[in-house]
Amino acid sequence: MARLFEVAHRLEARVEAALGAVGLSLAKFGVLKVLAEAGDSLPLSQLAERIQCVRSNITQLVDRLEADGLVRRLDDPDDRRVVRAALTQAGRDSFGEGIRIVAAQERAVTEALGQSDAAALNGALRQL
Amino acid sequence: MARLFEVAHRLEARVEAALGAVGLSLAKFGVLKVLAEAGDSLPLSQLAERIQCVRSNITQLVDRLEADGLVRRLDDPDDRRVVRAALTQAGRDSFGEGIRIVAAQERAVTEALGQSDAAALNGALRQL
DNA sequence: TCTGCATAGTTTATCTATGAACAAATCGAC
DNA sequence: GTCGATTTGTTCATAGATAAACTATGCAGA
Repeated sequence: MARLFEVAHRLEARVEAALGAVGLSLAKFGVLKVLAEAGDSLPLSQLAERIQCVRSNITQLVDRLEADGLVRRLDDPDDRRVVRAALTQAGRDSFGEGIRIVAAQERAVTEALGQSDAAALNGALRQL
Repeated sequence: MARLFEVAHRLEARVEAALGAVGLSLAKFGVLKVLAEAGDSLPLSQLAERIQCVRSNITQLVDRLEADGLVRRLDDPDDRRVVRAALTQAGRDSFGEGIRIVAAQERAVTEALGQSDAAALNGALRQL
């Protein structure tokens, strides 16, 4: 388990560093990804649910993304409690760059592992 | 890779929650473990090195551990720049409880995996 | 309709982690 | 022996995450 944690942390740090080149972090990239895949604005609660974190985290993350100009907050016309997050054009562009970077890292890892180990890893992780 | 991160985070959260029962966190347990295994007090720099984090993180971690009464700071007689961290008796006791908890979590994971998957996981992780 | 409860988002406090800037102490080259 | 570079720990600012307390809004039942 120690090894699992250590490897995960090291890979996360690597992806984080790679994303840093375009001003993104893993957390920010995660939000952009959810919004891009939804293809539409989403209530902050749904963002929290899909990212699997508490709402107060999303508040701050969206604060920073809004400051970066990658996302903006919209009022929900149907429920005045709700705040929706929407990608800006800069956000869509940034996500495009991010996904290339992450894909490259993914390839590097799969390559380092070799097919059989990659499959084994995947299978084992599925049990957990 | 997404799966690896997700599983690692979930397991970490589980261990963290289990350790919470005795007032520990993974970070605090990590410090206690290094000190216990060293069998002696250690300079904060060495703590940082073994835990693989920056020194300012150790400063704060040791602040909190000292507040918890698990660790205390000692002056180094040979180098007045150095601050050493030493386990208190409460710290040794707490580490003992922690290690039982972590071992139980470890067993639960290995059991959930089965021998072959556990070995496969270990082998794959070793490549990374 | 009003009342009480649930939901949405924010604020605040805390923890973990990083990096930059800093003070004090040590060490090496001259 | 002194000066400059290095090392050690701390402080501060920031990012990311959680949990608790709070506000505003919506909704369901008496």
